[in-house]
Amino acid sequence: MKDRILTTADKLFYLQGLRAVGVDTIAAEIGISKRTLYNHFPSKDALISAYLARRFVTPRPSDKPPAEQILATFDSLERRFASKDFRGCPFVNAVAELGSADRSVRKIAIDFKESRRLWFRNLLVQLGVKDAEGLATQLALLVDGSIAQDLVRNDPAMARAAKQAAMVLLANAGVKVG
Amino acid sequence: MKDRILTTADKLFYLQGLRAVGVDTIAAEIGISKRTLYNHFPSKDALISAYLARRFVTPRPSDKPPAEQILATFDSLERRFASKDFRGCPFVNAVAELGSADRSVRKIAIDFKESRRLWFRNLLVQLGVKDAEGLATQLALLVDGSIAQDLVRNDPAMARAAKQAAMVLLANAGVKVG
DNA sequence: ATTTAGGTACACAGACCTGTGTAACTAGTC
DNA sequence: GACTAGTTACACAGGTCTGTGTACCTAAAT
Repeated sequence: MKDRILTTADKLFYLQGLRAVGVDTIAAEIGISKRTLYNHFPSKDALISAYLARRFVTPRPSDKPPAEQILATFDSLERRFASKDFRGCPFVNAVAELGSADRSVRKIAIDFKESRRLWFRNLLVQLGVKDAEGLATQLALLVDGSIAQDLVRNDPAMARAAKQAAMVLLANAGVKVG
Repeated sequence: MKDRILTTADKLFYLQGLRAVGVDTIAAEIGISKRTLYNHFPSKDALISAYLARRFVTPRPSDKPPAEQILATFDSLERRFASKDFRGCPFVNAVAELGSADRSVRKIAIDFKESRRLWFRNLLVQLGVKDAEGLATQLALLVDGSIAQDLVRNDPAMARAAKQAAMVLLANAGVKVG
């Protein structure tokens, strides 16, 4: 049940926004009573936090070459952009909507961004890149930039542009790219 | 009067979000009656549109060297990030909050992003860059990426990272950078 | 068969929201 | 002094929202 609630909340929160979706709407969509929802989550805020926590997924380890993994990130982004259900980064959207006042939401957003940056950094270290820290940040910038651009323009080409830029940055750091 | 309303609406909408701020709050902040506000703007939606339209500013022409102008963009970003009143890109935030359902908001957001991309492109053309279109898109990605990252992390260093990346991309396109 | 855990239906409080209606007030202008 | 344009105070309609209270129901486990 808890899972059904979260699944539906995810769909509605992500597609329509946190404030735009009421708990009534979520309950009605599942076909349960609002009371049941409140029996599983003490408040809407708690539901929002759980929604974001569930969105915090880390890429599973891969044994493909690091450079390939990095570039594949942008291919995966392009596929997600092509879906009509893509509506930007849920963490960025949540911070944009709730403001930095909401401490717990902001914390999870920061953690997520940092975890992705570290994922990049580890791969870059494996590649022997000198300034892995700095380059990881720059790659993260490209990811978030293409997401923001696609959110407003709805243009998957943004992911390709980011990938091109990433290839230049990698090559400049001495990484051989396909 | 209209201007005082817009100034206050700007401050509140931008800092707290579109849905988080009611017309009552705006009127109270100025010290006017809600009726007066509605005498100047037929609806809250109209006020939101006017707020965004007022945020649509284009950089004034400069006779500094194009490469300098491009890089100065990132310095200016860094200064804005350092302000505690910076809360991301108002257009991206509006789209994130209102969803793509709101056509007029989305249009102005697209127009703004495109105008900045074209500003980059023109400078790149002046520099004789071959793929000015593509590089302009990539620079725009860096700008929006650093804005999104700063929104959640509150770290002006994101602007510096974007500038570093921009310098690499420019150099790679044959532009001499300081 | 009784207990127990959970779900349902439904009303409701209390807050907030947008937008309107109305009558009175205050300036400045003819 | 009379007229006009803009403003104010304030109530209100009608809607939405979060969260709670309560009594009933259902089904599984003991």
